[in-house]
Amino acid sequence: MLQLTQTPAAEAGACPQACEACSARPFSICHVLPHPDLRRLADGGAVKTFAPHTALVCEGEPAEHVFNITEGVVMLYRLLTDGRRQVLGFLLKGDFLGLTAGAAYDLGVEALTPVRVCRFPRPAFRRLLLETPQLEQELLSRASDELLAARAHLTLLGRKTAIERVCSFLLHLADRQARLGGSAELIELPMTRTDIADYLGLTPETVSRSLSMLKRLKAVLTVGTDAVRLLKREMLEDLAEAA
Amino acid sequence: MLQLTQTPAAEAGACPQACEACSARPFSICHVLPHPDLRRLADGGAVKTFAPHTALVCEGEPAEHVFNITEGVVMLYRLLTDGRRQVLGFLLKGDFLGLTAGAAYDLGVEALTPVRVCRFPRPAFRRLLLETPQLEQELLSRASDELLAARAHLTLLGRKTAIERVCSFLLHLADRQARLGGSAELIELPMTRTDIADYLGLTPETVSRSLSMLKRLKAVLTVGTDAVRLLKREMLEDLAEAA
DNA sequence: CGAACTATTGACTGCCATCAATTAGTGTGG
DNA sequence: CCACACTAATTGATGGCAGTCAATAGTTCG
Repeated sequence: MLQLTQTPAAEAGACPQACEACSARPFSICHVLPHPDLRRLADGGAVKTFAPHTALVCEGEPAEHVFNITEGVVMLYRLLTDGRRQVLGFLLKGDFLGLTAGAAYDLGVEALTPVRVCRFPRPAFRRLLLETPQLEQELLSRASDELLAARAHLTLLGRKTAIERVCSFLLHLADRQARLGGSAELIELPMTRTDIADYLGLTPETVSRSLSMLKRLKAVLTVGTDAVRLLKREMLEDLAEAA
Repeated sequence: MLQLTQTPAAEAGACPQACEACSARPFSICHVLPHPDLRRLADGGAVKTFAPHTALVCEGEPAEHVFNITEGVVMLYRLLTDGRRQVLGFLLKGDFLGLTAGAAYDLGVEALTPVRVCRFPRPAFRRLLLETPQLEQELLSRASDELLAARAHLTLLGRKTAIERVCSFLLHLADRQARLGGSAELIELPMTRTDIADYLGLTPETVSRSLSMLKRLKAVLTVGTDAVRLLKREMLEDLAEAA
């Protein structure tokens, strides 16, 4: 059904020499690894690329790999039987993907932009994990962060209004992009309105109406359809109502 | 404001000899520890009890302890500035509480029933964690599970209808109680309708109406106000619409 | 330049929230 | 033990925010 795009040249073992120069390294789990362990990790892995709208993994598939995003944006989602979709989050450069309790992926993962990842077979990663306490600590710390983010998202979905959700979303995205060295005012939106709606528990129409309202308030300015310029951060923060 | 109840007899060090007989042990993180490490853990900790409606920790307080629930039910929640509340989850016997990214608790925790916990100072727990890989693995595994549960909850809040939310909630609770050795049909509800509503992103009225509808369908039978007898599990599963 | 898709805007509907009244359950003191 | 007060739960009436349905505008790409 969904095809996996990959550069044939980027097969196993391409990572070690490139790791030092990797732009995602400072934001990735591998930054905790000293050189020998880094080499071991790299040897087990492979660089893969995915075109936009292709699946990194499908819900229900056996969980054979873990991923480190080194470039691009991916979307995590879950489907209900009747087709309703909940988008669980977006991963950016440096984010890790692979914590899963069971043997099968419990979510779908799709590339929104051209994506580059370091991909590792789960058994090899598991072995390295057992022998590398720093890596395990880093993972535990990231799991903590993810849990924190999930709780903020739960609060958003359970208790916030449409406009509050959209403002929270824009600010959250702005902060993450700024932390990666991007602009804190020009927010890139590589996802569609439908993706945003499924992330915020709304419809695309309501997302669009909320953005239009923010434009009317001169709080933001849309730049094409896939970027937003933040004009009045404070107004957004007020409209987002608390963390 | 909120008082902490504790048995004076149950101060530090009460745990080690009692650990072997602890009814929560098989469900707790400590079940992975061999005896010497168990003793070390126990020595650093203290048994505490909390009366219903008292706070184990308050949002914003410095995060000084981690907890293991050995008896009772506690509720996790987050508050918005204007008083809206999102209940994040309920912890039962054997559940661990303490994964937090920052220096302050990012959530409030309240006892719903008489609660007994093993409480450990965070620094001591952290030290033990660094020296006990099994414990760290167990925590990572639990963090994975929590993340999985959080994602299911996100899907519920973002995409399910009122009746679907209530059915999902009842089934989830039934399964957890059954796993702890309780009845799979008689579901205890130690929380109020308002607590349930704040967990499900609804109002107490809507929760009540949904339960009434399930009674009309003869899918459940309320037993007093704080228990529900499950009559037709399959009907609930259909109404809950997928996982 | 036209086809196909996505986003926006508008009109209307419906589910759940809100407001309100009644009932049930719980604890207390006479 | 029961009457009273208080709180929580249920049920009913109404309203509003966001969803649905529909039409238009804007983008992308062959």
